[in-house]
Amino acid sequence: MSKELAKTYDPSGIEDRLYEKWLEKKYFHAEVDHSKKPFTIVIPPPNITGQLHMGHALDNTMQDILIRFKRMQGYNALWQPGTDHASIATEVKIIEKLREEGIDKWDLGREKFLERAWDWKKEYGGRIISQLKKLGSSCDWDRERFTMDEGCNKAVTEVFCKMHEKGWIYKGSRIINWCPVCNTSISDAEVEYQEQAGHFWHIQYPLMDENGQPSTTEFLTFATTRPETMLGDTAVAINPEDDRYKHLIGRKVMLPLMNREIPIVTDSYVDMEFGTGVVKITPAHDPNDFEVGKRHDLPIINVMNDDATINAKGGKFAGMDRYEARAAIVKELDEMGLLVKIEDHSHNVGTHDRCKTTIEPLVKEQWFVKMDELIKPAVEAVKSGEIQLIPERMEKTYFNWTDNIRDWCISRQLWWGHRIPAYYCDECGEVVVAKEAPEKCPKCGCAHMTQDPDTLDTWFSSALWPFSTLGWPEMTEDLKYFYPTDVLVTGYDIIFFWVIRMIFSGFEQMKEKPFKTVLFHGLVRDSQGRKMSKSLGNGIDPLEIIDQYGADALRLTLITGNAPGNDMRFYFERVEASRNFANKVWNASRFIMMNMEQALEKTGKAVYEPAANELEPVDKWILSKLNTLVKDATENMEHFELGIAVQKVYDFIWDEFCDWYIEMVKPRLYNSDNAASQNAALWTLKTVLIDALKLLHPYMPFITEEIFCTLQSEEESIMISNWPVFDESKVYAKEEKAIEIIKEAVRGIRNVRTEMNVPPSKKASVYVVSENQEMLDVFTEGKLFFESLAYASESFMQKDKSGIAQDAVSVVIADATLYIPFAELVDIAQEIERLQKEEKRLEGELARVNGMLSNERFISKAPEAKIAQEREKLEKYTQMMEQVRARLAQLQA
RNA sequence: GGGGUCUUAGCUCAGCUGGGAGAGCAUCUGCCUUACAAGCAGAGGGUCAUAGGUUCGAGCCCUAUAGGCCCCACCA
Repeated sequence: MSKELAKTYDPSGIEDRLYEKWLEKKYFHAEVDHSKKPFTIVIPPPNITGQLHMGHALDNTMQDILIRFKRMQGYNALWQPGTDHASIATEVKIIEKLREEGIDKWDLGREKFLERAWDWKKEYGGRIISQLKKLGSSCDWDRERFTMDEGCNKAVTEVFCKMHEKGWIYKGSRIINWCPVCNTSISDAEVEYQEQAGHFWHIQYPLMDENGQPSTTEFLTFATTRPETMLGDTAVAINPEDDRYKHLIGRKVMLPLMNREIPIVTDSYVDMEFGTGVVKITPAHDPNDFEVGKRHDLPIINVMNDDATINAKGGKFAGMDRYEARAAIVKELDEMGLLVKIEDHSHNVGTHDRCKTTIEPLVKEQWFVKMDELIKPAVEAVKSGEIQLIPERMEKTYFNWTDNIRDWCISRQLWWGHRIPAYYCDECGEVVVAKEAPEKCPKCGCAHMTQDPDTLDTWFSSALWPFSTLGWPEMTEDLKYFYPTDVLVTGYDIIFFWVIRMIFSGFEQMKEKPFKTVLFHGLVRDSQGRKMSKSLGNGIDPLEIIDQYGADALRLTLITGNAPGNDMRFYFERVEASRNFANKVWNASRFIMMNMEQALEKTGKAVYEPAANELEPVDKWILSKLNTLVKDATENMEHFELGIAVQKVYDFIWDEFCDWYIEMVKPRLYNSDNAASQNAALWTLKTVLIDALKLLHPYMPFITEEIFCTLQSEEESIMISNWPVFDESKVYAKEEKAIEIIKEAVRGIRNVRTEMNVPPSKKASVYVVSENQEMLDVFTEGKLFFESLAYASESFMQKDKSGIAQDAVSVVIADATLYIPFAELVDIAQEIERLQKEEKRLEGELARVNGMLSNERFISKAPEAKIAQEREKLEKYTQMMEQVRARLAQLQA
């Protein structure tokens, strides 16, 4: 304890040292222990390509707070960490790196490419983990997992085979979103719509006449944004109710450029109000047209290659890029007189969320997960409240998706990922889905089986994360004990990608929900409210903030003043405020420790627990306040209201504890004549500080640990100490009330002094006058600190005004009046003005309270406690009013 | 087109099931008072977007309007 503490808190050096200690002591590690209740969180696995950004910092701070809180409450707390292979993100990175070396992915070949990818993972995959440690995350690192480690691979294969057997994973030819640059299919969720300026080309196709020739007078006109797809048109469609075109039903039109006769079909998909009410149908290149095509059994003519150039089916346009072909086709149609007009038109275009390339809808063979049955328990669980979403409004978003669910395209034409466990016979084409590669074809017996080249969507493995990390498909002890997990903390932006998929996977594989609660947070934006992004260059690096201000300050900033699911803006000023708070805590602790040390030197006795009668009203007051704080903050945390909870702790420490209690107790500390009183103060300071530090620890783990370990030596770490518990026997209502009165008096006097421009150096005596003896006792008991806080040279408690100068300034507190004689300073006119203002204020209050209490319906309907409260106020204000008026009368006379 | 959400002090935001408008920052005033100037003591500043409604009572519930943001769908 003889440690010298610096005047300002400097987190550098402290944080790393403490984190090392925690690791060494294995505080983060959790083992199955049936004597304790488990509390489990699985981390949203960060991508191995990732660098810690503010979103991670927020997400992981929230999880760490919950885990540390529960650990201190005595739960067997497990925070299961790991990373995600992030198939496409990583593959893109590797390709980039290869390109720098002048190597092409395809030249390198699959095997060599994967070697490179694993090398890359080894080198950079752990970077994000070490960054999470900087933040203070208390993950059980002994259990770190990776979505492509042996266990996760096993889980993926298991699920794929099981679901395939059940018929819920199937291969089908369907229209999918194709990225011509990444050369892979992507799921609906990966498509991002962007408003783009484009054109509407109004085109007409000639109707076929009765001789089977294209008419030169009869045309069908329509508008399109993608004229190049006409090469694959296999029909034009009209609405069956459309009187304008009813007579054309059954006729055909000539598809220009391709010279193909195509039918006119009727379909209710066509909106009569929009455009001309005629739509060209290209089943191979438009999702809606694909559906129409299915209904009318239209041929599907794919006119494009995978790189979005026109293929041989596109006739003379073959080889052209989709945009070149567009221009060429429009030009030719114009020359043929079939282009009616061109309009400007802005519309939403689907792009790939990774590379921003415009998606090309293509019909391809892909693997799908059938969703209709799978989704049912996931819907039911949220509906029934078995799984709770916070904030609740996220349920609406959730159901919005589940109600419109479509089958999930899970195959990707990538190499980095889980390869699909399907094998094709080279000879007879037989398809085998199995955990192990079959040696020979079960149908024809040949030995030429080739595995499907595709890999699975990266979310397929993350969907299994809550149980695969605990050992599934093995029914391990860990799995039985820690599953289902308690909370999932994540951003609302991945509710569709991840949250829903974990829920239905949990129910399907484990027959049990993956977690009880989902706690959503919003995005961390820059100070102007923009998303932080690389391209804007407005990202703020959490690691730089940690270097400069400390992890504690960053954590506090991210948690305060923000409600679940809401976006927040990041301001340096706010980090500074948090840093200042850390410094405040530091200095309060330093003050307490200095005084403890001095007392030890003088008396040779360490601080000891005082007898009950040695505690003074102020001590009881702060203990009682602390007690209430424990109750409130704990309740808030149980309800995941982290921001509210920490705000209360912050206010308690800074306002009640530092600005009031410490100041109130100073005279006792400086006066060692009364050893018992001094000890009671020191003991209370220490006790309250320790509990406050505990309440603060989940939010600011480093500084609280550092102080805790310096302050006391009985326990080795705050993070494994016991969470404070509300104690009914330590509610001191009487003392709370008494101290509040003194606080009010002090504030009143300070107020008056400021208004009258009396400097603090100019002390004056204070007279407390009241006919109520209890009131006088309150001030008598608090005399010592009351005088010091009120800048009083001396104070007198008396029942009448004898001996008080006529021109003394007065302050009214309940049924007492305080008089402060400032002989030479008092300005009666000013004092009258002040009292009149007070009178007016009280008049307003009284009118309000009187109004309420004379309202019969209020009396009959309002809760008992509320009415009592109002009655009390009425009494208090009435008394104050009497005093103010009496004083006014006196002054005016 | 469907859904969500926001509008509270100069700025950024809290405000839990309806019961006397809050914080941080900024501004102004006075203080280097032996823990802290990254501090202390005070002050100013808000018809809680607008209009109705429910209620004894509305920032909070309902309806409509205006403006901002987000998600989903994608009308060719």
